[in-house]
Amino acid sequence: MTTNDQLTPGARRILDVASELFYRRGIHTVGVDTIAAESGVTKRTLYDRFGSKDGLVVSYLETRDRRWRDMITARLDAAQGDPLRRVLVPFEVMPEWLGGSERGCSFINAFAELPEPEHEGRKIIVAEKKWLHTLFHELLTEAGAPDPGTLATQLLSLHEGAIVATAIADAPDAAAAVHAAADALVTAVLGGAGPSSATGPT
Amino acid sequence: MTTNDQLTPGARRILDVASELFYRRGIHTVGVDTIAAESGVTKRTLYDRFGSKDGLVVSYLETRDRRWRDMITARLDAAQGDPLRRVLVPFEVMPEWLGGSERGCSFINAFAELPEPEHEGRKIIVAEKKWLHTLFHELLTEAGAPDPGTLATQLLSLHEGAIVATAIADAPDAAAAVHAAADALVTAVLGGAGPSSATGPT
DNA sequence: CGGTAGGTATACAGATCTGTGAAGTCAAGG
DNA sequence: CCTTGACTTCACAGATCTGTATACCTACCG
Repeated sequence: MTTNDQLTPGARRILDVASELFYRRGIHTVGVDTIAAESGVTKRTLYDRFGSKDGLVVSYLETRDRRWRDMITARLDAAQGDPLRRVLVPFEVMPEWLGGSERGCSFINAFAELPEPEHEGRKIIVAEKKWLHTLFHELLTEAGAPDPGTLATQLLSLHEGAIVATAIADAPDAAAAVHAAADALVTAVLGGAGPSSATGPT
Repeated sequence: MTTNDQLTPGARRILDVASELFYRRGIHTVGVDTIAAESGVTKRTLYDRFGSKDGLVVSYLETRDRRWRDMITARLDAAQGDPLRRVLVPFEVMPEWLGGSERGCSFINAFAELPEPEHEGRKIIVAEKKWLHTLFHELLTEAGAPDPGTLATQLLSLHEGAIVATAIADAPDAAAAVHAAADALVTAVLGGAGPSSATGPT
């Protein structure tokens, strides 16, 4: 595991610049010379801190993964006790997370650029999507949904698809639309009521 | 417009090999030398036929777009008269279209690799997604759905998301799951009955 | 005061990549 | 017969990309 905390000032700037450039212009089209220059840093420093371009790519994906999970878990904690809203948290934060970026999901994009199965970055990408899938599954199970596996896959697909639709098909309403669809699917199964475990609904 | 019909034998092989390699290993990671060698053709021939690597990329996307639309329209014609099934055609063909590939959607992947807005290939990608969006919209309008715009975006998101979920989150049930979800969403609105144009609904 | 961490400056190796130039082969067709 | 189209051979230009080597600077810290 790479820590990514307590980076030196130079490394911090490198990672920030690289994250921006990798996301906006793609990993392969951005060279280390560009990153170093844009960070006001020597290429030597970049290699001293991150070892290689791949190392920097991995750090890029790790920090984005961390930010994503932190955001979701924070919102989940804030929605304690309401299983229906908790399942929909990833849909609620979508507009904020996307922020009108036009470049879609950094993980999906990086997946397209890293076809080698052994690549460390790929494992982070796969883990990120599986994490969301598992999260849906767990929340649905807690809420007492009948077929949490299928519903989790449906929610994951809605979520990822909305990001794609927003970026490529130029559908700015996608986030709101899939939020409504997810709500409809979940409500149809949970009956629009509360949890089935301990506390009574209504 | 490039024709892509009546290619010379060499060009045909080049395009076939390039399509396979671009899809499986990404556009940037595959060089023209590799494509030429794998096609049993000289680099000179490649440039004589396609002008540039970008030209080859555009041909790659064009043919895939063409195949995709042809497949869908053929199935649509075969399902005449049943609006509910017609709307779900893109979901029915998904397993067949994906064919257990593990690399997701060629258009989404290419979108990640072509960040320049002026790039000709990007326009093909955007047009492909918008085409599906519009198709959903039209079919839903024909079927008399109340809010075809929102529902079309939801269906598009489900569709794209399932491809992503299959490839990245390793969810082989995604195609079937989103098919069911799309069915549920459409049925909830169309009441599971026939067209509303001539014959009045319930 | 001396070592170490973080960084600068610069030059360069070595590989790879797109694209071109020039000349030649070979078969089909008018 | 001779032109044209499809393709080969092969060398090479020119750019770019990752990564390294060498030497130096400077602030902080024990």
